[in-house]
Amino acid sequence: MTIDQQLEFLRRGTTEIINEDDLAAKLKLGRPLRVKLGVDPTAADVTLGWAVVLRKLRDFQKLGHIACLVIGDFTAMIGDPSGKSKTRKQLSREEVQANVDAVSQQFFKILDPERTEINFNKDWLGKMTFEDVIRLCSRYTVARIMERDDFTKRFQEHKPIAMHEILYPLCQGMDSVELRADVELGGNDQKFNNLVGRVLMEQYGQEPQVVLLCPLLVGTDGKEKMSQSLGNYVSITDSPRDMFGKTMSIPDERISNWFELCTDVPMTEVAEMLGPGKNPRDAKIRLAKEIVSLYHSAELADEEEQYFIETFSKRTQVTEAEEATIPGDLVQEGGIPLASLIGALGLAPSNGKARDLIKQGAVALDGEKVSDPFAKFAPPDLAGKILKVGKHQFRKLNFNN
RNA sequence: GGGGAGUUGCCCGAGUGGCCAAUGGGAACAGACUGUAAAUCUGUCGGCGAACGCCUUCGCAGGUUCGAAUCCUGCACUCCCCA
Repeated sequence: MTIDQQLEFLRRGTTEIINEDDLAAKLKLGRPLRVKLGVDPTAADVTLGWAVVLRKLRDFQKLGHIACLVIGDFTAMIGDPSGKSKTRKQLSREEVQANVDAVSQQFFKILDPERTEINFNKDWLGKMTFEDVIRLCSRYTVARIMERDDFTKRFQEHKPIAMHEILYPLCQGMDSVELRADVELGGNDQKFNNLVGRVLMEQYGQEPQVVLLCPLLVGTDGKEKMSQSLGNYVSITDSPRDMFGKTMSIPDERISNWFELCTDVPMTEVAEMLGPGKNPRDAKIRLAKEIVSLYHSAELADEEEQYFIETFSKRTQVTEAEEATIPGDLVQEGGIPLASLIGALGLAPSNGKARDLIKQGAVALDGEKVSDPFAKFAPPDLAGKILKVGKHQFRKLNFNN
C-alpha cells in the first residue's frame, strides 16, 4: 500500500485526524508505530461503541503497527471528569489484573494479540513525587484546562469541579510521554485529553503524537452515546439473539451510522440499501446479521434472522426459549401465583411490578394472555409452557418435584 | 475569615406542620398501532399484601409535636458574593 492508500484506509470511520501531514510523515518512517489507546480498568464489557475504536486500532495493526494499551489503574482513582467528583478507591494490581484478564478476551476478538502491548499507568504515575506533580502542573495553565467544555459548562452552571479532576487530562498526557506514543486513538470525547498529550510531549522534548478521533456510537435508544451505565448498549459478548434484537430496535436514522462504524460493509452499498423505495427494515436486518456474523458466525446470523422474522414479524408462537425452573418453594395450596413466579425468575423487579405487567396484558402462557393479576397455576400445568413477559422475554418453564 | 443560598424519588423540579408515598416534566416500562423503527394514543411508575392496611423514603444524627419532607439543634456536603 502506498502512503496515500494507507491514509485512506485509516481515515475511514474517523471524525478527525490531528493532523494528517504528521501522520503521513510517521507512516513514511517505515517502522511500526506505537498506537496508544487508554482503557478504563473498571469496564466489564466491550460494547459496540468501544469496538469502534478497537476496530480502528486493529486497522493500524493490519498495517504492521503496535497497539499500546494503557490500563488506567492509576487514573481510575479520578475517573474521567463527568460531574461526579468523588475520588474512587485505588484498585489493587490483583483486582485490576482480574478485570484486564476478563476484558482482554473480548479485546482479542478484535485485536491481534501478537501486536498488542499492555501497560499500567500506575507504574509511572504512581511513582511521581509531589514535586514531580507540581512541576507537571506548572507546564499547563488554568485557562487552558478550563477550555475543556465539560469544565467550562460545570463552571458556568455553578457545579463543583474538584481539584483532582483537572489533573486527569495531565495524567493522560503523561501516559503518552511515558509510552512515547506516535499516535493516540480515542473517541471524540477524548479530544481534549489527547491534545494535552501533544502539548506535554513537546514540553518533554518529544515529537507530539498524532491524535485520531473516532465518532461516538449512539446507543440503541438512538439518543445518548452507547454506554453500559445508560443500558443502551450491545456488548460484543451478547448472545446472537440479543445482539440481533437490540440492533433491530435502533431508530432508522441510526442505521447508516451503525453500518459505518460497526461493519465493513462499503458505504456505497449502504446508501443503496437505504435508497428511495427501499424498506429500512431490510437494511436493519442486514446490519444485525453483519454484526452477529462479526462476533459470532454467519450461520448463527442466519438462524437469528429466521427466529426474528418468525417471532416478531409473523408473531408465530415461540416453541423454544431459555429454560427456567420453577422454584419449589413457591408452591402453595391452590397453585403458584403467576406474579410471584415472574418476580422470582427475575422477569420483573418485584411482585407488584409483575402484577402490573399482567394487568397491562404483557404476560402470556403459550401465547395465551393472562389478565388476572392474581392468577394461580398448578406446577404441572405450567411445566413445558412458554412464559412471555413483555415484548421479548421468553422462558420455557420446567418443574422438578 | 465574613455574609448569603441550597441538599426531595433514575434525572430535573414543586411542596414550608396533618388532605404527602409526596404536583409537574423527562427517562423508563407495558398495551394499541407497527417494521422489537419513528410518530401518536392509553396505562404503570418505592416495597410487602387479595383487600382495609402495613413498612421504608425527602443530605446525616438528634429534638419539639397527638402528628414533620415541612419547625428547632448539631454535623456533612455544594454554590454565590466579599477578602
